Amino acid sequence: MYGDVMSSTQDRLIETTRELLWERGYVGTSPKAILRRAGVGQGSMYHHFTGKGDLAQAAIRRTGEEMRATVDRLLDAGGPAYERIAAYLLRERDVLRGCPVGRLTMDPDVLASEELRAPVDETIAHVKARLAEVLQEGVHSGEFAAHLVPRDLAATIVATVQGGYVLARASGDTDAFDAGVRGLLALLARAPARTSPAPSTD
Amino acid sequence: MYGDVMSSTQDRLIETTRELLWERGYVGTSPKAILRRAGVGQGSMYHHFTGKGDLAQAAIRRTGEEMRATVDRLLDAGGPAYERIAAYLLRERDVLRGCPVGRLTMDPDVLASEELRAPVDETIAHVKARLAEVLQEGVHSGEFAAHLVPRDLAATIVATVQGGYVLARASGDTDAFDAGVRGLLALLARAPARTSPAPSTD
DNA sequence: GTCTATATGGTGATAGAC
DNA sequence: GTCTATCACCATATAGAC
Repeated sequence: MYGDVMSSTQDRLIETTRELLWERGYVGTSPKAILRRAGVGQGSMYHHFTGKGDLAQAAIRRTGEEMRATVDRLLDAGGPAYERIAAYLLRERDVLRGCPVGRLTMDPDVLASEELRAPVDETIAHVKARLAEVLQEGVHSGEFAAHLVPRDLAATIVATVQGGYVLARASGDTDAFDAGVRGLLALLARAPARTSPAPSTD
Repeated sequence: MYGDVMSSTQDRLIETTRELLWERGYVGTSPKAILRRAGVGQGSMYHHFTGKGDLAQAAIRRTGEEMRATVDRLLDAGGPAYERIAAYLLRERDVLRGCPVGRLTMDPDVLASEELRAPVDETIAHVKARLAEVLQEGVHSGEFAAHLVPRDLAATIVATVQGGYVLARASGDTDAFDAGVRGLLALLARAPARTSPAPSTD
């Protein structure tokens, strides 16, 4: 996507910033901390980027791209809609570290900046939209009840994941996340159409 | 709870800190910002509290107490379990401001401090436990299917709320929160026992 | 491209006057 | 109890040498 135009120093700065944004958020991450961990001087940063915000934007964009790719890979797999949703919910996660994208929504300076918020918004919107597609397929095939609203349910699924991080981090125990996912999957498993599949309209 | 031992200056400091923690989190809130907004000098703060962490702890405790009281009030109301769960999910919220308790779980310095994390953990645990009680009553009365696990479902419900804040703040639109709640309520409405209520074991 | 100065203002706390 | 003065250090950025 960037071709070969990016220097390795530039790349190091972005990767280090991604780490620190994940660990400490935007407000909690100083340029000095980034430079120290990246082993790079101050001049390099201000050569490649206009400042902290610009560097953070590059980092957030890259994190968002990676997450969208991961979600697409999981949801593009074949099989029943329920299985693909379950694969999304049950995928391996560093639960106690939280979501590297979602956590940024709690950062006041991220929300105050259109440039920083946009990639966060786009990433979450993408995940919701892809889940809604899968759910729509499931409704259409009769796997899920016809009255369920895919867009609403997609929001519920993403929210359960994002909120699961909150529960796990509050208690310091990943099981709080897992419990939320189990509860949701139990509800989804009971949500099939109770009659035969809806007739195809293709 | 505090009797009359708290001075009005002390109280002002706590209230102002609660506001700022809600808006900007712990890392993003400086003593100076608190003092400026409270209209209080630095000496007062260090007279009543040992420092930023101590003041924040008092603020977080108070916010947690308030939230537990609100949840108890909603869940102690009579009526079917589903209605009480719905009341919790649909209660008025300042959605775009996020959850004053949950947001603290994304703050690295809060998680790093046992004193600061404890009231957050206790509050969220309380909400989960109370929801689990209501769900258990619903299962027992046959309102919900017997195979549903109240503790798991309680985690799902709290997670949907906490994650709903994330979705709403990412998009800048409260409807993302509402969509998640609608999706969850639709699933819960379809989760009754399919046979007659479980026989009472009282 | 990368480095080291340097600058301005904020952070979190202490000291001591009133 | 509350205030102001002061402190050492950090945050973010600019300037300019190499």
